[in-house]
Amino acid sequence: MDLPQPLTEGRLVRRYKRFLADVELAGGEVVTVHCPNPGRMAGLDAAGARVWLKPAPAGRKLPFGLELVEADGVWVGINTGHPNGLVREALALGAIAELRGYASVRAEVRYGSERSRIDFLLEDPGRPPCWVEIKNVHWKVGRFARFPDAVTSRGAKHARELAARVSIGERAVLLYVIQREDCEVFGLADRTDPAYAAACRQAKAAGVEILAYACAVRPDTIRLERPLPVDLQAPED
DNA sequence: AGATTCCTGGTCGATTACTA
DNA sequence: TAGTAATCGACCAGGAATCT
Repeated sequence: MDLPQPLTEGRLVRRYKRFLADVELAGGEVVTVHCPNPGRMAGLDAAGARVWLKPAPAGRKLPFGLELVEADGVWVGINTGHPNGLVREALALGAIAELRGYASVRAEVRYGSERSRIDFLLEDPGRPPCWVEIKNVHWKVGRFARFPDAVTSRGAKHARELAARVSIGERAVLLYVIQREDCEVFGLADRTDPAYAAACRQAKAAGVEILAYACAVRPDTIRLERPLPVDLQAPED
């Protein structure tokens, strides 16, 4: 996925109100920008951090959107809309070995008793449908990419819904997209949300496949790059 | 006191409505 | 009928408000 060029560099002043951040531009001007990540953004909200901003298309209220934040010496993608696009792109290229060979890819399909929407439904004649839920990951602790960085009851709901799919003979995949390239293993964050961690482990025990892919992140492009080992039992540091 | 619901700002894919 | 525009609903996490 190519990012629109040119991006504008700045320094984070503060991130507040979930969707808004103040950024100081090179000339000293401070602008309020859209933050396309309503999560906690653990480790990515330090004042003074280098950031890259994307110009907003005509019609938006705010002139820029936050795209990348520098943390631990690497660029981290914070746009929660990107993982779906990255996976769509990777599916088209056959870059996710576990998900190759499906004839059709549909996005945002409704399913389940709790009226959720799945990120992708892969279909192919003669094979069970494959439900794929994408989760965005940007939190790094030691060697680990950790999820979630805040309590997510919806995430636990998704895990239950996927397990229900497996129980009726279909295929279900939980795919964690890590928008940074400096992690070696994916693990759960029990201390942050023990209920989600338990739901995820139960889903895996029920037959839901757990995958993690790390991205190569640069100021001009983000690509799903390599699978990471998944260790759901690894204790937090 | 604890649990649940609502609201927040903005985006995006799907769906619906409209126009050529 | 096809293409475009408008609308809908879900999403995200956290805090305030409301309910039990």
